Amino acid sequence: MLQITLPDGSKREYEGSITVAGIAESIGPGLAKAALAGRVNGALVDTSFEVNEDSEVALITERDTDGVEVLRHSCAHLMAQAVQRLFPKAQVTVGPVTEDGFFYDFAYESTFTPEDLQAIEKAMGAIVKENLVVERSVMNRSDAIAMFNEMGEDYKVKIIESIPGDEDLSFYKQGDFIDLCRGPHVPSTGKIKAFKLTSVAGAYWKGDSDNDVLQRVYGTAWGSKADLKLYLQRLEEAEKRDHRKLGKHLDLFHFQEEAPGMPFWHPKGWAIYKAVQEYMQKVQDANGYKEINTPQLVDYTLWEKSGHASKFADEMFSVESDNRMYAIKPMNCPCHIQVFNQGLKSYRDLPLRLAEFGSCHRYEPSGSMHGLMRVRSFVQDDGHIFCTDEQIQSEVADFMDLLFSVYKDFGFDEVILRLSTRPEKRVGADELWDASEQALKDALNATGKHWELVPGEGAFYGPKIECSLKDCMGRIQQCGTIQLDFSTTERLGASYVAEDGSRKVPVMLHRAILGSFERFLGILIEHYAGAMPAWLAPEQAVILNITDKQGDYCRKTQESLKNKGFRVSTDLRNEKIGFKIREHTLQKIPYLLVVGDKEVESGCVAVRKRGGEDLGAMTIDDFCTLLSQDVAQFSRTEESSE
RNA sequence: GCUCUCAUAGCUCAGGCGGUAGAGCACUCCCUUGGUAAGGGAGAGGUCCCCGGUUCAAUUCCGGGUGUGAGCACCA
Repeated sequence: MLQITLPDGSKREYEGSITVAGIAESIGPGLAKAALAGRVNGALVDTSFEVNEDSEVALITERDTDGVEVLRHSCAHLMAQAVQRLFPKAQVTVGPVTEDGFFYDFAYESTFTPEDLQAIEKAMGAIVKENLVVERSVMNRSDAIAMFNEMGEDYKVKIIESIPGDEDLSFYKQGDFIDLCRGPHVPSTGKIKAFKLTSVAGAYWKGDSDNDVLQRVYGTAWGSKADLKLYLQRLEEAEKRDHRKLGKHLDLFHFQEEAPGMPFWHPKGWAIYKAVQEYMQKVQDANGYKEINTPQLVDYTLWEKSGHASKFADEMFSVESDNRMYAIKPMNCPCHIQVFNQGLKSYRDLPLRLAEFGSCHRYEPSGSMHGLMRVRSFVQDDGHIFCTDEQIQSEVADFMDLLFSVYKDFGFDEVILRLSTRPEKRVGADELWDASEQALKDALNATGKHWELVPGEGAFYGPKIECSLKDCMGRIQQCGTIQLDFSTTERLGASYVAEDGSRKVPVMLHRAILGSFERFLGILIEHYAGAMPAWLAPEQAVILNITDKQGDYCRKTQESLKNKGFRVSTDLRNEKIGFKIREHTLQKIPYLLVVGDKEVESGCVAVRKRGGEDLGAMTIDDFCTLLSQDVAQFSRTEESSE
């Protein structure tokens, strides 16, 4: 007798062994049809898996996250089969699941065109209709290598050769297609109902740029057609929110060939930029930071001393003048140490928190640039905290608190924290790394929030915490960081007089909350779809006249609102009110103030909110109060305002 | 940097298998002074990304560059 425990705790008994599919069958025909895979004692298996001891079994369907992943993985196989039917010379390599779908890399003599993609998709549909059974089998290494050699699948042979040990390998076969795979897979191709191929691009074999370029075909697959449709709608929504598109439409910034990767900020974009910067200045001032400013062009020898030249020479812009080599600064820290080094510092001066909105340039690889998100010229909300070893933990903790509060003000409630530890190429003794990694761990634990460990991803001079936020599309955006640096201060000769009169080297914490303003603005634009909250909106209100008669009143109203510090413009063009409302609504202005004879007589403005809501007529003072309140609450949502 | 794609009016985009191009919106002027998402008319606007080659002739074909986009690689 075999006892199976289902997830709801109920138990079932079977004679001898039984497959997962068999268990599903015994529960009901609906489940038997829906079962894509099973989970036996925690391990994901095929429905053909035979259970021969007492076990906990769960049936996986398209409604489980795991089920969708199995579906996507099987869809990758489905695509590979379709490709080999259409292009017999194409060699298969690897085809994993991604966040929203899957891809498969092919080695092929030419590239796939969009028409090819359509043909592949069609062939996939045909294979789904054939409803081929997906069979698992096991083979030993040498047989497997012989088989793939015979098939001319060189990459598969390489993959098998790279798998250590002598263990048997599992294979999945559907019709004329067989692939090396850990599985599990759906029981038959007919289970895959909702998929779409999305794009094709080159990708390196094994992700190494020294290797061959393969053809990577991306696709997405879902448990149901409805889910697929939702996903495609999400893609469309993301496209609408693209900050490059909105930047043009809302006249915020532009790029041009003469300055690749370096934005030209227009008045409206710069107004947002300034609003963000002024906010950060206030916040940092209130939290013990001293703002400074340092040169953009610094003699190359400083970068040699700091250690940056040896590691990042290719990514630095340099200038020769007067027989001297200068680098355009790629970061502010060496300059901040120069400020620290002026005058003798005592332990009483620590922690010293220096902040700078310094313009930096980095020669980013051409292919990596992406609108405002990855640029060659940028400004960070950069800061360096010089402190003693004992102060590290509280400084990091204070920083984390500040970061959470800033993110909330911008409307981001969810923060993802990751600790990156020592990389292979690094400076500094292992004991220093031990201590500093521990200090960051302690600070992270003190936040009470969940965090992840990312081994080997730290900077060459120290470990770091990376802070990402989730935007309204659920995308994760890395912004803030705090990095421990126990080397650069020493290299650049920083020291302070300790309590006992000895000279000690301060620790430096590199930190930024927003990251670069450019990137952060890109994130904000997409998060708000260009409809900036009042405190950030480049134009907070536009005053619209009905006829020429109200022109003077409108100008006076604008003047008095500007005097109160609001960003207000007028639209006195000889156009109908409906036309003006439409235009400024499309420009996503938070408040439209309509002025006709009635408003002039009563000293009012008729207020219309961006969403179309009519707040009716109110006095200028009342509108000032309304706008002030709106501005004062930043972007905090109900639950995040304290 | 690598693979592929693309580059035409201020914007969004058509077009031409070689004979210097078109729409909508925006812009300018005129009419209209109209109360909450497009009033009407007229006009102006282009080195078809840059440099070479082929050709009687290149915006179109070919080569090279630059930039954009999707990925990959990179990201102090």
